[in-house]
Amino acid sequence: MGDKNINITLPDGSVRSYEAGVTGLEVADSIAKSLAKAAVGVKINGVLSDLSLPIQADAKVEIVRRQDDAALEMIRHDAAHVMAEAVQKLYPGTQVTIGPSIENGFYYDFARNEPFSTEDFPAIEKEMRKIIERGAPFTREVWDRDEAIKYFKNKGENYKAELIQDLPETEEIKIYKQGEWTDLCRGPHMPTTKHVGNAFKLLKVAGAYWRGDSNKAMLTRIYATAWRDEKEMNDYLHMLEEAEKRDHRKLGKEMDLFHLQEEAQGSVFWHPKGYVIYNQMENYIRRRLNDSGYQEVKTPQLIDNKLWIASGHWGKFRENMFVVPDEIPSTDDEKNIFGGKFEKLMALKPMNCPAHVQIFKQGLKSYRDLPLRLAEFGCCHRNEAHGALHGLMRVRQMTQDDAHIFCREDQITQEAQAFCKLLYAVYRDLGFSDVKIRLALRPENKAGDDATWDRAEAGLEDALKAQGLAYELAPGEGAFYGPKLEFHLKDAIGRGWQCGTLQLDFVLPERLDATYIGEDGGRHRPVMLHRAILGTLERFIGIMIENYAGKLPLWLAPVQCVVATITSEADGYADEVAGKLKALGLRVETDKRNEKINYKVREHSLAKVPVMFVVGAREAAEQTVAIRRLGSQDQSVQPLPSAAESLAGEAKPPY
RNA sequence: GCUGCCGUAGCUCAGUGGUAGAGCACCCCCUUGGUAAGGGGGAGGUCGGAAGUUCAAUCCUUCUCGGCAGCACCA
Repeated sequence: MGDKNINITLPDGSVRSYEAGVTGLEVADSIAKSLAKAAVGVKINGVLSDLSLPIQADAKVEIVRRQDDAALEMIRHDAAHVMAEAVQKLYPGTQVTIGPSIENGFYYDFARNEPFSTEDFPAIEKEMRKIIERGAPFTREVWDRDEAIKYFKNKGENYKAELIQDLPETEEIKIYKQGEWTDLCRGPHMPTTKHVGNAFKLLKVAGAYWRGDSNKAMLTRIYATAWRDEKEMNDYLHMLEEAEKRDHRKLGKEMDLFHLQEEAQGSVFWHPKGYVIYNQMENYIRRRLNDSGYQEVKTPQLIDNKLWIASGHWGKFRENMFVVPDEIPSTDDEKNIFGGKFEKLMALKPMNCPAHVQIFKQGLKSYRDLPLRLAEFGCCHRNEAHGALHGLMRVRQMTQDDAHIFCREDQITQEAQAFCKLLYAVYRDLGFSDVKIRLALRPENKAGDDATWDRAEAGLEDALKAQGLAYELAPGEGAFYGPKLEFHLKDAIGRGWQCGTLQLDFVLPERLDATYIGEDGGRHRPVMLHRAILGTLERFIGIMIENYAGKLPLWLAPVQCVVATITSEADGYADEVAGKLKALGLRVETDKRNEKINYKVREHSLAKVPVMFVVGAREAAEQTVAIRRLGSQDQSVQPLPSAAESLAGEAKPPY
């Protein structure tokens, strides 16, 4: 190298000429010494790389300084290496495996007979600080594959050796060293360990399968967070605390909304207050669906496995189903409860679709009947793994805001479009404006021919384009029966949740033999669209609780107003006020306890009651109420009739 | 399901190889107080369950059930 010149385009658009083989550091140095000093990496044509990597061809080059966003990934990845070195120093015999940077931090998976505990963290962090302080440079080498395998095997690093073995033949075996410590790594790294800085913290230990495969060994994973400076890290740690405060399981208990208990693992006991929210949500969606051309149905819980065999669920979904023999259980304690022949099996429905097809199939359907939109607040049971259960977010008995649209292929785009519109309107009403869409395309293992898939994918994509909705493609992630749209919403503290979905299905109508009579008088196959907006009521309510930190909008609040007395003289008037509010359809409670108003205010504030009407002798005499809103110290005194009317107006659901 | 941690009063938690404690909540009494905890008293637990070690187990051991975190799976 050396005799050829290349053009480097900088972020400001300027183009400079360098000898081929120039490094990012040299480019930085040629721009400004200070830039070279601040540089930790370089983006070459958008790809983050080592500063020392020779650039051989024309490229767009962007120097990454430690304070740049792009440096976070390097800080975290380097910190992972530093942690691995520290762990191997402190706990000899521990094998290193992989340790990537992730959102907000990094982790490293170790193989060690004895697991780590959080009590090991201070020692590991201390050792990490030493390694960082030492500031050994990260150096990059390319090794011969067999030599590398031999090297790691000799060191007893069998997982690393396996990784190298499985790297594609075309891939270089890159080794990074930081002082004495050596690791197989794809890179890139910053110049020295010193650049990691001090803003890192080990957070938790957890098990993780080698290569994410539940049949393989369980490793110990250490999670940590790392940032450019302490302030950034503290902001993140505060966010974690905030998330913990908003935990719907905690709030659900505090607000007396629901509970779970071991006799019904994964199924919710809704308390009166929680069920108010549930019913409000369900009724809201019901009104939305009614006005959008859906017809509500209700289908059986227990269905013969014949239908599940026909639908394909028996084959593909059985391990997630609750199966029951259709047999009278024996009451004789000496005998088995069931005879053991299981000639006839039933299953609790895990999905509503096959049942909806049964309704579609009753009587002859004409093309004039399409699109036929059947909605159901379908109560489904899924036999979820115990370890997967999580409050309201992951349950075994769930109620979907489910519907199936039976239509012709040429109606897909318009139906998809109408659905997106409805979904956005609902999310907006419920307080979510940040929604991301993924279009999941055909997987390798799929039913139906390519021409059909072409039309199906185009149908969904056209619907998105027609509405100017941004989306991301997810190749290979579609269901075997058709492509789908996934809607991910972002909550108040930035976490994403997949809720809505729209799935095209060409397979089920075929398997269950659904047909309609077309204009030509012949039988045709309808296309089926599976769709949900909330996903499940349980989970969505969990998301709502966390999004609003329990302070639900007035129309959803279990108790919308508490009428609290200052002295017992106002008891009669408090009842009068509550009666008036109730008559206007509000959910009201009175608090006439022998307690001071401070105490009552505090208690109802903690219970997240949105509005309090405080009444004493004065209000009783003047027929007014002193209004106090959750989260505000202000009070305003208003005549009862106008206060009640305006609160009732405010409490109307958004639709 | 897998790995790790945890399981004491309704809730949040302390504690010890010699059969348990706080705060809040609950009940009673005093207090009628103007916007985030007025005072006093009382009741409440076979320390998740089973087995073992021990003179003695809530504490140590094993098993089991459940919870939590992560993994795998997923709405």
